Amino acid sequence: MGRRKIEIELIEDRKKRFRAFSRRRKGLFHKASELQRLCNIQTAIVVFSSGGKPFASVSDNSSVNAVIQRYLNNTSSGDESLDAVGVICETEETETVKEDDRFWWKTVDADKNCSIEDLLSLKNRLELLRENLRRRLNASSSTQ
Amino acid sequence: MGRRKIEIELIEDRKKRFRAFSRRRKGLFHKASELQRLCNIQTAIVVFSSGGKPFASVSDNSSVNAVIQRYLNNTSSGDESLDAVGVICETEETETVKEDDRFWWKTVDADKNCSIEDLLSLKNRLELLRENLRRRLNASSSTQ
DNA sequence: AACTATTTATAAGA
DNA sequence: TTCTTATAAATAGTT
Repeated sequence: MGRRKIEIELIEDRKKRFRAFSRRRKGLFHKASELQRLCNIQTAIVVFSSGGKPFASVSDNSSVNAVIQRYLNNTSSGDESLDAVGVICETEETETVKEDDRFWWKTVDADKNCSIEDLLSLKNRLELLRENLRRRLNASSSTQ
Repeated sequence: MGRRKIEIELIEDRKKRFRAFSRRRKGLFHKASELQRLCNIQTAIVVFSSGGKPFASVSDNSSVNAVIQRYLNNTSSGDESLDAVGVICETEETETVKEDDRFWWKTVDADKNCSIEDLLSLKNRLELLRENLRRRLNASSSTQ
């Protein structure tokens, strides 16, 4: 019957909700990757399952380290291209996040044997973002 | 003439690029807010302009403090609803991020007189996310 | 900012 | 889960 309109409210049915979450997260990542390419920005997304299992889709069109370096080089002040980090935490049970060749997101799963370096880079990014926030917050506080 | 398909590649024209960024970021936020509502998750987005001007759209359907508390209550392990923080950094010149009544995003502008508390909450979220990442990373490292 | 022709995303069903 | 498809939603170019 094709697509139907749904109300934007909690999907009570667990299966439907999980399916919508999976689809829409994928769509969200896709939109972010497009935005990234169109406007020359970089993004990263992390997903924590409520089961405590971390997943991260790190956008990276070169290498994670290169992105980290670029990020490090841009933390003192917004000057050229700034990097982006996005985090989403889901409420459903653990699920598997797989690679999607359509994008250049890089999947990170700390419980598997593939992504310590990537998670480290993500941690670094978050720390740098926190520092940016702190600095800007302090600057703002001092002027109020 | 209506919509045309465009290639997903850097938009060279600055005006077009900035327009696309504005539109698509809005669309991205909207998608995130829908995902949030549909699946009972919380999100926050921050935008740094390359001019060094911080903007943050903090999703919040109750109050920022309530979100902080909820987040604090959920940091020991993923159990119920986890919060989400997303950050996007743009490469364009400073622009204004305005409220959009369609969503429950709360606009934060550290250079204006409205958002120290919100920025603080965002900082706290990022710190907590960092801690989550660190903990999960350590747990993962010890098993490899 | 608003319009609209299209493209893209996606809810159900298979 | 992956594919299909009808339909809703997003959006590029225009005004």
